Amino acid sequence: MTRRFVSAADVARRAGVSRSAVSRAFTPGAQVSEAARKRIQEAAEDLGYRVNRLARTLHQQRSDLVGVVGGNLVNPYISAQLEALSAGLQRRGLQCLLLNSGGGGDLAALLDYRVRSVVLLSGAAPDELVRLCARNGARMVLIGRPAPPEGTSADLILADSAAGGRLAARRLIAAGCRNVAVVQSASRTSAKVDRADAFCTEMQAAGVTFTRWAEGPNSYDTGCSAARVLLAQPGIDGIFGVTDELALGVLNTARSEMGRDVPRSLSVIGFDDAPVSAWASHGLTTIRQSLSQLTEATLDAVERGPSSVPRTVRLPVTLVERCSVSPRGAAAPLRPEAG
Amino acid sequence: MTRRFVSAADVARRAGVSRSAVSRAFTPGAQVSEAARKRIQEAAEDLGYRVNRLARTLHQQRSDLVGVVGGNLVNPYISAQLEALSAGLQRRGLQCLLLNSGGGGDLAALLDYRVRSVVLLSGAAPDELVRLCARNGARMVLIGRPAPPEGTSADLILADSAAGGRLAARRLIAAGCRNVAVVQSASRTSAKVDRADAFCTEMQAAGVTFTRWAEGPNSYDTGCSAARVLLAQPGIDGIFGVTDELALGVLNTARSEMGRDVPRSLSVIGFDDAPVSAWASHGLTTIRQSLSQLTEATLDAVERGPSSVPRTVRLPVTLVERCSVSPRGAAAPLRPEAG
DNA sequence: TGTGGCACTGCACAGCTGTGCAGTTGCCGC
DNA sequence: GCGGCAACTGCACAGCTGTGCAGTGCCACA
Repeated sequence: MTRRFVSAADVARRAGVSRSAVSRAFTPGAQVSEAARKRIQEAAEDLGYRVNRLARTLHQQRSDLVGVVGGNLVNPYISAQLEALSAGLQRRGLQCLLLNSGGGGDLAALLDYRVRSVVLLSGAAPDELVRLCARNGARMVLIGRPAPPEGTSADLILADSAAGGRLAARRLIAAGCRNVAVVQSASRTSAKVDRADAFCTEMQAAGVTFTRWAEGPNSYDTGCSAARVLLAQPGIDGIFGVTDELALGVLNTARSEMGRDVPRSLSVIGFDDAPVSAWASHGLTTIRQSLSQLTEATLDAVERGPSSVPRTVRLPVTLVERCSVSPRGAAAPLRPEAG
Repeated sequence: MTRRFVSAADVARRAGVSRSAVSRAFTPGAQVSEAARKRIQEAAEDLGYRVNRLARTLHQQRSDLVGVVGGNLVNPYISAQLEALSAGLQRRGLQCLLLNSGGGGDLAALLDYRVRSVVLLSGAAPDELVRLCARNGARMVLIGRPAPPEGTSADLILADSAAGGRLAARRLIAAGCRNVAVVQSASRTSAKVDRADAFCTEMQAAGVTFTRWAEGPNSYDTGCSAARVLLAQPGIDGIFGVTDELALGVLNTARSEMGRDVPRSLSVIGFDDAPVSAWASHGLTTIRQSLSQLTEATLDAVERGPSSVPRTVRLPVTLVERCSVSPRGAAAPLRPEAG
């Protein structure tokens, strides 16, 4: 015995008015007599009526639904982003239609619900989705991803990855590291690649030996595997994980499995400043991209909507000192450049 | 210049058929000639058409939207739940409308979208929401929460909290603890209260001294504060955090701030088995509620839908041994009961 | 009393889809 | 050639809302 949803017609019958009056009673600024409005609201309260946003959207051609795509929701930084974003959206009267890109579902399914924009927190933007959004006039908001291939318009929100990579490199150099590694995952997300590239460029300029590790998914376990291999033979004295999750895997494995004393015999630095990184058990020195700035920029983009001209926002990053990197100038100075 | 969404009429025009034919081409099992179907699908592909699920839902009185309410998405166990649930939903062709209960928004807003059911991952079920769901024939699925007050129907999915609390108690007793504490938050969620209650009952029966801590939100920081206070004077040799997040706060603070050697001079045990708890940096012994069983039961409830008779599922819990509790029988035996 | 203005109300349509029903077309058998 | 049948196809309506437009009743004013 499935009960149907209460409709405006039900309320109208009960309040003894026309259905239009009910609609007007729930539309701010519409013309209804005070008496009618009161009667209608009582009837609605009794019946448990709520305006059908599906029908309203259908009529108004303007949706309050925002599609949010995020894979790997367990990743501490992604989940922090989702927490802030979803709260911000509903504070503005928007709803968050979540799609887990790791679930194997079809991203384009979001468009079936006429979302006003699609926010991509992780994963690459498939060409198909980009095309569909363009066709249907839905705006895409890409966070930390490269611009879509064609001349398609999208709002871009980027942390300054290159600057972050350089910051990490300079910090390790200041710590006296002479043989470093950068750990990224096999995923070629442009933000992560940019971080690693800038790091390596800086290291090269300073004449420091470096190696790159790029295998497996972006996860804690990948960081663990990397540490096992990289630290098997001696030599490496500094590691940059392009993600806090990777860096934490490295850090913990180095300490508990590989017997390294961090930061005395090994410096580790991350990127993101996820909440867990601040826990006393880790104390990870890392590059912070401000979550609140990121969220604010995203919300702005969503609120401006599909009819506005798309913008690109580049957010600054900062170094957060904790205790996984040797103090500046504490170790032996760099070997002078050969030649 | 906002572009409108492509409608079935657009496709019909382009393919030279009626709008009904388009609808049928996208309805499995409907009657269309192969030639027409092909032409329609090509036109749809060209235009980037996708069926409007809002209108379809309006017509069919049957929604594919599932409301998911979760506060504190940063909590590692909650985010793991959300990850599994969202993936499972879309594998079944359902969509996940996320509402962050910490965002201050109106939970009832979910009903505006005619969700078929509302899943509550955290927070209490407000009476208002319960009433509205009942009125509108939407099913509620409560995870680890007490049954709603009135005779309202809801699917209940519960881990066996009491059994878990007893398990934790017996493990600490076996470790030789004589003076223990249970750390919960100020939130009186029934699941958490049940865990603590069962723990205390078991301790009382065994004649072990215990204290209860119940302040602040359910967070890592609350665990830290509790540890600072509880461990300030000597005596306590075992702590049960009713949530892994709390237990991890306790564990880390005990080790790094209070100079305790866990598990030698202090045993810590948690509840949930969140992913971070397994990290080498923590090695938290904990009570596991199987995430996959929980998710499976939730998905079943959602899929059965509002017209089925509601069920209550109680899931078993197990002890996961890691290294935050002394080995069994390792310490001094329990002081014999006085009298 | 007649008239204009005002506040309110209801009708009817648009927005997009799914589907029952009736109509059309083509084909086959006699 | 003609009836019958099957396969399609299109019309029209339902599902729920918001809103332009016309209509109603009332009051004030000349």
